Amino acid sequence: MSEPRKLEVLRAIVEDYVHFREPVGSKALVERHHLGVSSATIRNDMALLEEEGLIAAPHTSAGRIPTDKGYRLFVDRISDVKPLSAAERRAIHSLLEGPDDVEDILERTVRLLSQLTNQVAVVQFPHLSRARVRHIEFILLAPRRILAVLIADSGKVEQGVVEAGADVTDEDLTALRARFLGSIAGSQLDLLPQVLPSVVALCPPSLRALASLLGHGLERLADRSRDERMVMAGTANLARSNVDFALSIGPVLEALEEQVVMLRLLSDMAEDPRGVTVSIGRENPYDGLSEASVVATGYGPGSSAKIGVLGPTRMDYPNTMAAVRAVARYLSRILGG
Amino acid sequence: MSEPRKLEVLRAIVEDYVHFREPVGSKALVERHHLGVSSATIRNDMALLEEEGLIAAPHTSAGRIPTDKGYRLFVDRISDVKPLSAAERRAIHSLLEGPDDVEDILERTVRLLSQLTNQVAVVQFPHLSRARVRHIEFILLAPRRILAVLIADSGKVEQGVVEAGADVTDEDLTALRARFLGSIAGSQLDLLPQVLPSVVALCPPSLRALASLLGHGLERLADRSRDERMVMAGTANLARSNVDFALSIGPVLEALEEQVVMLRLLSDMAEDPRGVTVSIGRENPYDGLSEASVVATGYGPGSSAKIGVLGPTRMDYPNTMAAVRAVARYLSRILGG
DNA sequence: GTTAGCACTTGGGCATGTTGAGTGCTAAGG
DNA sequence: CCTTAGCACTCAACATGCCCAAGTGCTAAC
Repeated sequence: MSEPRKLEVLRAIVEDYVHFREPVGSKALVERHHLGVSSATIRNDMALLEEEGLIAAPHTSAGRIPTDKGYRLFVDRISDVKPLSAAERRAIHSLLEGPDDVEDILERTVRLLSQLTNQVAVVQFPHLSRARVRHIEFILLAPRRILAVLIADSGKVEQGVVEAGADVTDEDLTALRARFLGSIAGSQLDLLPQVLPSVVALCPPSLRALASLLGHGLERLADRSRDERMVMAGTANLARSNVDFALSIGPVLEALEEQVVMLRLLSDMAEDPRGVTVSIGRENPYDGLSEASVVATGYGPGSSAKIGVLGPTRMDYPNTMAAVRAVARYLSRILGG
Repeated sequence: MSEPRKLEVLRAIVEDYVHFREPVGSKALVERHHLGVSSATIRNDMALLEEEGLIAAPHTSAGRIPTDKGYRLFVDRISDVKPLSAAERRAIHSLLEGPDDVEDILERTVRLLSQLTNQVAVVQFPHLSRARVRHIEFILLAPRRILAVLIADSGKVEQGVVEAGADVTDEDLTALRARFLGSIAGSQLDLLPQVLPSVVALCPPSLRALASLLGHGLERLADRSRDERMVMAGTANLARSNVDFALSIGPVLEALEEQVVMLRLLSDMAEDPRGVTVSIGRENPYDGLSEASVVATGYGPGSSAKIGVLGPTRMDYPNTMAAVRAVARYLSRILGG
């Protein structure tokens, strides 16, 4: 009994199952891979693999399919991250041409990633903690409604409405804008909560209440841009996937719509030294994703924001991982990570 | 043979089919509705309805289901738009509390609408043609990259990057900002293309090239906000729907992802005097939606932007129409339509 | 114009039989 | 100790045949 061969068998099972989408048996295995032994031997190996919980048989006389644990071993120890094809490289380079603001870039990126992988792609907006304030703007929409706009040097724009307790004049706003801007222009966004109170304190009493409201408004904007938003593409790929997976699409779509869930999931995925992190089936904290896997990695400054792909547990991990990694790297380059 | 009863039968068929999701037969019909005649009579009526192409039988010995044409007649001539329940009214009022910027409001609105109808809800961003320029901002991201921000008095913020041909200084931008702002503040967005060239022409020659680039950038922003964006919610409801519809989910998801398709579809739906427009099954211009219906209506100033719901042909039209209409009205009120 | 009655069609459910893929085990061979 | 051939066994998938219930269309009577 050779340990290496056992792993080889597991690899073959995973690969064939991903490819043919049906349980794979010992005979088919020896035919399709040159393992140098007979099917009987494979059967013995398979029995052991099953004992260890790496593969399972849906019913007595069917082939085996990998378990979550099997995929995990496959991903961790067996698979190599395949290099991308030339065509794929070209797609990445060309589709990300034509720079525009962050939003545009991210949108094109997920679209690209979902096409490369034939799966759902998700990207988290970059954390702005390290970004600095470039500009703020207060705009009077109605006597008591103020639109606050915060522009970061990364090119990201956040906006939100602040309700004032009393009528406000344009002059007040202009004055406050100057005060705020003077003090916080160039500050890191995540330091705002420490800087803003002193600005408010220095305001003339008549403006202080308003200044405080606006200050909180700005904090909220800075905070919102931390990790609250995401973009996705390729939902239609879920339906194409496979029938049995298609039946369980509901929960997955729900998870995707609950951006909070996805954002938590992405954030919680520890950074893997090898570059991409994989979360398989029931490893996912969210129940609706128990038959799905997520392949993700960080990008941008400090790899703080995440980009990833979501698909059925039975996915082509090597290729998916390669695509995610390549796209993330390229994205980092564009955004000046 | 009474014409009114025939319509009554059609109504009953539509209602029962929507309710029980299976073909409805003559016997079940007389049991569930007090039509005052026997099943044999109903059968005669049904034969006629079938002749007219309003209903069809999936196979010889099954009940009948409405055709697209049947639904159409139902929607046009038979159904009343049901008033919303008190609970639904309350939901609308409460969920749209807490005003914020347009984006926030629309997001909460689609979410609400999708929950009310258990379907996919879609909303088109308001046209900004009538909106006016409140503010513009040019921000230097890199020596040759400028972020242009256009803020409309509706509270909408559009941003985009302009690439300059040569290095640009902050002073140039400040000067140009003042020039542009002086000339176009308060102008209607759709008049920008007429106003901007004269501003450019009045610039000193050294700035003219840059001014022209920025001018086009602003036009692009104004144009983009015309109708290019939409928000949706409730995709997960597609999966819940029904098995046979679930199988054809793929094309529908594709349509939803191709925002262009959806936007065209919404824009093309003529305004109906009764308040809501319905597009049923194959009436839809897009093939992937041949088993889906769209219920939509305009909202906001001039009812120019659209909000609607998308679901299987077999949907509860009266309730859906009521929900769409109510939400649209409320939305118009909030946005000051 | 309506209705009761009836013959007819047909998909769905069920019991039964058959097939083939795939397994586990055992005994023999390196 | 590992490998392998051989074989008995299991079981989903498919096919076949049968019956039933639902539903229809038609006809003749009211």
